[in-house]
Amino acid sequence: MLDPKLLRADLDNTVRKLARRGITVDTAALAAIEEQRKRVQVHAEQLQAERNAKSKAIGMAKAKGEDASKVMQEASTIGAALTQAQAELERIQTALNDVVLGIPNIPHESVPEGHDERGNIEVRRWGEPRKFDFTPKDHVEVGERLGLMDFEVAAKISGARFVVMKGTLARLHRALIQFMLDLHTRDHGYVEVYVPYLVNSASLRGTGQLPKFEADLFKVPHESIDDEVALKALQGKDNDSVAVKKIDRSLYLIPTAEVPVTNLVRDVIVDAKEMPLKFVCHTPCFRSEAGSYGKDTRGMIRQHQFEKVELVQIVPPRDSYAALEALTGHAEKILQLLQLPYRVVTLCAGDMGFSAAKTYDIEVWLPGQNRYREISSCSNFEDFQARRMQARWRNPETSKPELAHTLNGSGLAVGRTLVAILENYQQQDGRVQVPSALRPYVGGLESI
RNA sequence: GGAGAGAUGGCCGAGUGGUCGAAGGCGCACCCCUGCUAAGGGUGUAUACGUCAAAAGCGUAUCGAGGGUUCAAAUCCCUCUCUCUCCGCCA
Repeated sequence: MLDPKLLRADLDNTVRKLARRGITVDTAALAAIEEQRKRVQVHAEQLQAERNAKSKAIGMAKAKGEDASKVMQEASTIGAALTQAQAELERIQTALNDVVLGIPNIPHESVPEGHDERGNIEVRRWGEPRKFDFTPKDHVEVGERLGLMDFEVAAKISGARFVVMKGTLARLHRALIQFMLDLHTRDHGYVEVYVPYLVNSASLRGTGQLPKFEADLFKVPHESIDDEVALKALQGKDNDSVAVKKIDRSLYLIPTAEVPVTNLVRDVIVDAKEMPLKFVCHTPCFRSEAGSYGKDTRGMIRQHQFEKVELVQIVPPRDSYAALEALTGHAEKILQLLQLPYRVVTLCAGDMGFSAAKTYDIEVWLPGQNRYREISSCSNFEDFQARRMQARWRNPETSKPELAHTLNGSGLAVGRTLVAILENYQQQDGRVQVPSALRPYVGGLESI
C-alpha cells in the first residue's frame, strides 16, 4: 500500500511514477473522493467532540448531585446526525481504501523503463553454457527415459500441471532442499523457519496477493458457525441484538513462503537490535495458474504445486537496497555451487510484480529450451508490504515506531533447479550426473 | 468433541456505567544526590488518524475483534477469534 499522504499531497507526481508501470490512475475521481472524505470526517469528528463534551458535563453534574436533564436532552439530539455522518464516512473510507489497495508500488528510480519482459536489462552473466556433442533433450525426456518422472500418473491422480517423481530423482529433489537450507543457514546467516501452508486472507492482504489476485490462489472454503450454533444463538435471550451470520474463515494454500514468513512481523514492532531479520523457509507452493493456459504446458516449469526455498529479510529502510543486492547474491550462490550457468536481469517497470519497488530475476540456462528461464525473483518491497501489515521497527534515532522494509527472493525454486540439473548434466547415454556439491546429500551418488 | 477460566499500555497488574488513555509496579530515558558499584529522589515514557505548509496546539479513535443498549461503555448484553486448564480422541 502506498503512503496515503502521497496520494493527497503529491498526487500528480505519484501518478506519473506509477505510469511507468503502464497503469493509469483516475486522479480527478481520487481527488474528488478525497475531498469528500475530508469534509465528512471533520464533520463527524466535530459531532463526536460535541457529544463527548456534553457527556462529560452530565457526568460532572451528576457527581455534584445537580440536575442534568437539560444537558441530557441536548446530547440526545446529536445522535442521529452523528450516526449518519459516521455511516457516510465509513462508506467513503471503504471506497477510498479499495482504490488504494489496488494501486501497485512505485518503481524505484533505478528501475528501467519498459512495458514487458523485453524491457528487462541484463546486469550480469555467470558460467558458460555447456557445449553438447549430441542434441540435448529437455527435462521431460530425460526424466521419463530414466523412468523416474511421470506426468501421466500425476494427471490421473490430480490433473494437469502436476508431477510424480520416483527413486533417485525424488531423492535428488529432496537433496536440493537440504542443500539450499544448509547453505543459507550456515553461510548466509538466515534463520530457518517452519510455517503454515494454509493462511488467512489478512496475511495475503499483507503481502499484496489480496484483494487483487485472488484468482491466482487455491482457496479452501471454511465457515466458522454451523447451523446448530446459529440456531441456538437465535433462540437466546436477546434475539434482537444477536447478529448471527456465517463468517467466512476460508483459508488459502500459500503461493509462496513469502506470505507466511513475511507475516511473522505483521502487527509487530521489531526491536532495532534484532534487525535485520533474515529467514529462510522451505515450503510447497500452490498456484492456480489461471490465465496461463497454453503456457509452459509441458514439463515441470509451471506446476500447480512446487517446492521452493525462500529468503525473507526485514530491514531498516536505509539498508534495504544493500540487502537486495546481498539477498540476490545469496540466491546466485546456489547456482554457482551447482555449476549452473545463469544471468541476472533487472525487471523493467512494466514487468514487475504488484508489490515490488525493484526486482532482480535470476535466469538459469536450460539447454532443452536453448534459453535462460527464471529460477528466482528477488525483490525489495520497501514499505509497501510493511504498511499493509503494520510491520514496524523502533528507530533508535527517533525512538518512534517506523515502517520496516521487506524483501524476499527465491533461493531457489526447487523444481526448476531440478529441471536445470537434468538438462545441464545429462549424458548421451540418458544418465544424469549429480553436481558434486549435491553428492553428500545423496549418499555420494555420482549419477542417476 | 465435552466442561471451565481468561484476553487491559514494552511487561506485570488494578479498574463492574460518568472529569479513564486508563491507578500502581517493573522496565526504559533524562536529571539530582552519592568519590565511580549498590541504594535513594525527581521528571518523563502508547499508537493511529484528522486539522495545519510544517511544528506546536486542538480534535477523534483505540482496554482481543465485531455488533448492541445508553446522553455516556474497559465496565452491561450478543456473536466471533485466540490463549490456558481438565476430560475424550488422535499423527
